[in-house]
Amino acid sequence: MLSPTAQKSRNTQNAQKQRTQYRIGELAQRAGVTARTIRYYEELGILSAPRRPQARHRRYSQKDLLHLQRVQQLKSFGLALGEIREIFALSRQDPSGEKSRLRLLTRYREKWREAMKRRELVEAYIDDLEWHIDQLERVGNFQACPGEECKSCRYTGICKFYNENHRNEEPR
Amino acid sequence: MLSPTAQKSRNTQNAQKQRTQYRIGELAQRAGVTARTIRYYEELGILSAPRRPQARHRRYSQKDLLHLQRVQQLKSFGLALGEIREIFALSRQDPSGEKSRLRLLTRYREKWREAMKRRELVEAYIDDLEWHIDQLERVGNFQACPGEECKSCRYTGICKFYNENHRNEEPR
DNA sequence: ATTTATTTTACGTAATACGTTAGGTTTGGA
DNA sequence: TCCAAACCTAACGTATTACGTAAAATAAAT
Repeated sequence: MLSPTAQKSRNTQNAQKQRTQYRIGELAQRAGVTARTIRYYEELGILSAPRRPQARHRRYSQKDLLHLQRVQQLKSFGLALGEIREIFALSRQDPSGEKSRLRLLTRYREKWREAMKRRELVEAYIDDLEWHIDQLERVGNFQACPGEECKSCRYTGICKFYNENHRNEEPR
Repeated sequence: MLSPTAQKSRNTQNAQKQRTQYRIGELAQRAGVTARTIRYYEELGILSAPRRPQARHRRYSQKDLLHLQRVQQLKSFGLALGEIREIFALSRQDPSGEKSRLRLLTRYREKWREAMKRRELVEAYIDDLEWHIDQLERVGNFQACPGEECKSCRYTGICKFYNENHRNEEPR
């Protein structure tokens, strides 16, 4: 959704130079970020700022928009901005793209391992939660938990201990 | 693993009063937390501080240790300290335990839903990552990504756009 | 007597990707 | 030429919770 001003500005420029040039606000709008974000990326060395000699304001091309979208794509895959910067730096350093490809592969594989770990953890967590929910639904008196029902508790550590020491004690 | 000091102290007290009393340091050690944590819980209203009239230092019973362990158990299930405090407050308010039981059930079910959501997200993420890893392993030239290989890309948005606009452009 | 433990108070920290001023300058259209 | 909107830099703020850490004094144990 373009503001009337931005729309007008773009049309005028298209007519003038037949070359799409964005100011930071419009670039931000098109990419779905804020101007602050773009300046921040520039500060980090992720995006360059092509300045026109006579202009003091940043001008961006279609290509810049694509690079920004590429950043967002990489971000959506869980890469931190520092890692993205690293990838781009390797691209500049090695124009064949091989270095950045390999680094990105490494990163993706790291993320994959981490994600697999997270999945395992969340699955174990879900199992535990389901067991405890089931217990809580069954138990008649929560103060008795741990209590008689907990003799079959899989968490023998604390429950068993509690049960042995606190049977028939007054609730605190 | 108890320090010799703590061990000796405990023995002495056992001999003296035949009743287990912990000072904050020993309680912390037994629960696997720091003294700071215990004072913090007291500050939040999660643990009470039974002060002896003549003593200026906190003394804890076996029961306090169990309560602390109960806190850790609830924490391990993803309850925030504020939620734990709420559960304990309900226990005090309603000695039958029913209120706290129901509240805890509610919390657990919330956590369950959130965890299910997280599992879905992480699984989708893993799928995407695997697809991209596969692509990156196949592609010969990373600069060409997006490129010819991407005609079958499931991410038609950015890749297609990039491909159409940047074929045969010089790398930046 | 000496050392170790504990006390209260209060600020610090993590960790990253921006948000939000403040005070001034540039741009583009009329 | 003039004005309003957009842009500029610099720099501090922020969200989040569960503590960490330091200081300076007091209490307890040996």
